[in-house]
Amino acid sequence: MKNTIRKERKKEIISGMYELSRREGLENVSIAKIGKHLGMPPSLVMHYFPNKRLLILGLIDHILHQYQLIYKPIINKLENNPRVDPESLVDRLFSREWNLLFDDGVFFSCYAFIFRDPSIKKEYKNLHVKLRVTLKNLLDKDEVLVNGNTGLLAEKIFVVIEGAYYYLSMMDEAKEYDQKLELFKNQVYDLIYAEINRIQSGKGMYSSGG
Amino acid sequence: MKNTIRKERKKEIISGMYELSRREGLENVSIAKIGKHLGMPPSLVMHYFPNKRLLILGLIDHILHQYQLIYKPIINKLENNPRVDPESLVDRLFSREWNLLFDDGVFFSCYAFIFRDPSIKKEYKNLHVKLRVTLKNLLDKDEVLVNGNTGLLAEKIFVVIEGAYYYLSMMDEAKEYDQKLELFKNQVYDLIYAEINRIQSGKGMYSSGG
DNA sequence: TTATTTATTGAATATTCATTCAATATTAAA
DNA sequence: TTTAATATTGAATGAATATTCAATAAATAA
Repeated sequence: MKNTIRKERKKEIISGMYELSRREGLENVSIAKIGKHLGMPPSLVMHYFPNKRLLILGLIDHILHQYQLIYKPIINKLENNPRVDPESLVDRLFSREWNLLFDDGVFFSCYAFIFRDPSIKKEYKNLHVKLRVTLKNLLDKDEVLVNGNTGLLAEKIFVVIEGAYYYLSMMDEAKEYDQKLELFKNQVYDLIYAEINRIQSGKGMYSSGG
Repeated sequence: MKNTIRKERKKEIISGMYELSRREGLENVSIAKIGKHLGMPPSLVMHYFPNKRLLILGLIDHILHQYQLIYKPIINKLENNPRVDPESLVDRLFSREWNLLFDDGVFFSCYAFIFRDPSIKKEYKNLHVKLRVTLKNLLDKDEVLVNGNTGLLAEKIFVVIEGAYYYLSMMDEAKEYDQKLELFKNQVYDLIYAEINRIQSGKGMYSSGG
């Protein structure tokens, strides 16, 4: 199959580009460097990605796919449980074991493109919406939570996760990192318990909007 | 004063660089382009910023300064009030009128540098910590909240603001944007009311850690 | 005023950039 | 096997890149 070669080469090129971006930063990656890294002439790189924009779009697809994979094992494990334990859910959502698999620098370099490229913006948005839907479905497996507004709860949880992801990236000291991480975990616990509370008492005691 | 010329020129160069980054993206800005944009030879640009790294560091200083200015009017207004009204506080923290003054694309392009440059990481962190301290001081002006853990509360509020900032940047439709914005505002209200509640009832009903 | 420092210019550097092209090798279809 | 399509190579392109340098102009200090 001629198509197999094509697909594999494209994958190889994007992977190489990703590795280079990780090491030297996306802004320092060139077609020539990618070729050199993979032992192929730059003209072959351009045979599969006729211009640099397509190369970047390919990288973003790759990044977003990887980003999604981060949550895959978390989701799989939780899906097999008949009931969702809030603690283990939050633990898993915040477990950043993926750090080894995923480079935040490349991710945010690509993220910056959303502000000047509408199609990239849409791609990013779709992924983030998708993750929220997945979380909502997980929450709906809980016999109590299913009676509440799990869509809203998922939004609230993710905004904390993403804000934490952003802020924690600035931490150097492990101690401080862990301390803040704990704090944000508690913040998510509170969201879940508040929703459970709201459901069980029929009406919320806070201004929990909906 | 010889120093005035130097300072003004440096400022002019960074401003020009910022304008270009806004229009074409940071990755497409070069020393030659900056010079052309400002009507000066590239050698003059390099006279003040002997290499490109210094130019980028200058830009980041500028960005972070601007970022801080966003909160300046908000803080000023609130500081003059003897008491902090939670609603107007949250309204102001989420008011993104600054969008005209500040370019998110450049901000995140620069943010991506924290993952490969420790000194940039530190700069970013200092700013974010500073903003939290400022918010804590504002919260401490409230006669009820001052008896609570305002430092913790400030952290929790900012993680929502920053997560919202990240997520809302992906929204295109005004309606959806407003809807989500409302949601995140409520989330912050709830944090404030929960803390007030916790203080007034002596002990929290949730697992509000501290 | 003279001497010295700084600001500014414009030309020049080697290097890297994305991209093109023609030639050849390999694979799949007829 | 012949034909057609694709994969791969290597050389070449001009434009853009960061940076250097020597010369001049302007401002400051003596």
